[in-house]
Amino acid sequence: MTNFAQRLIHWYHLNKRSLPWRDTNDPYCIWLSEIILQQTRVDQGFAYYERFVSAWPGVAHLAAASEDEVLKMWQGLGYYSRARNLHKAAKQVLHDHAGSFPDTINGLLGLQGVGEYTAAAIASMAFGTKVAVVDGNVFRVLARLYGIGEPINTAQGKKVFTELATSLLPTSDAGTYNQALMEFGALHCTPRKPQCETCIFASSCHARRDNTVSDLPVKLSKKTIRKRYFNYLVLLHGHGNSASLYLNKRSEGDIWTGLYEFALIETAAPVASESLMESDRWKELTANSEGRLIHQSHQYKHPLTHQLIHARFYVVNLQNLLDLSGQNTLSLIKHSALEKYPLPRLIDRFLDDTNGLSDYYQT
DNA sequence: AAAACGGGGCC
DNA sequence: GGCCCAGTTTT
Repeated sequence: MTNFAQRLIHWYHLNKRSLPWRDTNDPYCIWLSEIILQQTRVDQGFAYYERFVSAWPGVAHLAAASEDEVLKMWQGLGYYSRARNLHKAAKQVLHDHAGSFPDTINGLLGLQGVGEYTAAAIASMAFGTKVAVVDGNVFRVLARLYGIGEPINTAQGKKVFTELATSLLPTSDAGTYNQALMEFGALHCTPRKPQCETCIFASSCHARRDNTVSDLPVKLSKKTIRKRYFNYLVLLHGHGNSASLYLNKRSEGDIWTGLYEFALIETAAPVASESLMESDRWKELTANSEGRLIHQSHQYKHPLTHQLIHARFYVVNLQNLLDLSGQNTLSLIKHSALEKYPLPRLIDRFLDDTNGLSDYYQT
């Protein structure tokens, strides 16, 4: 046994939490716990596990339940596809595997909701297969101990950490090693405020030596999609074939993405027509207009900023063309396209232009 | 490779 | 408001 695994398992026996799905070889219990604990803390999933086992002590019981019953039991846990997959997998075990869980990685991977991690977990903990699990805890602990800056959410990163975890595997009792490594990450080498002072690996931890504990593991930040709600006012004037848009300038620091990205009014959430029309700004602008107000909504993803733009157009007839362009930060935009295309082509044209205005884009 | 899928805890 | 949690599936 490697020195690392030996010391880790020693720590585990001293510090592990007593959990009902531990110290059992029953693949049903282990599988159930693993599905429940996907992206879920033990504190949150514990009660659900107990209720599931109580209601359905074995895979055959679970398979015999209805999907609605399973979903009901899952209520409040989140990621509800897990519940549907759980139920489907139970039926797979019953019908495709004669009621016994498959005991190979590939067999387990064939079950709905069982991916790389869960297959390795069940294989090692229920069947003693020598295979390493790689979950969020493993990424974190190994990244810190070995000072690995490889991003964990890339194919290359997963490969690096899987190979390292595999190389540290003891010759026997991989299941205990896997649980020990995860428990160490969950209790000691935590995401925030890890207990480095009392760590059994303090003297050899690269991150501690390099003062990079809080920087590891590295995770490529995913593009967060900001949703924005732009409300445009389209003013028709003359005798119906020309139109103008009144727009506000963007505030300083806002991403400037082109002429059409200026909304008349931006709101934090979708607003009902009524409440928008009751705003002071709205009344001010539409004071001399008449005609029925109509609106049309569109949604598009900005190609460069990845913002999700919800655009809503309000159209009113304007009796007398107001010169509002000098007021406050308001601008009157008269684009050739707007004069050229009467409604409803106007709005379609507007959106075509919006998505094709790459020449204007800056960041 | 990236996005979608949830609810809860923590800073 | 962002990040994280015993990830998997779909696009």
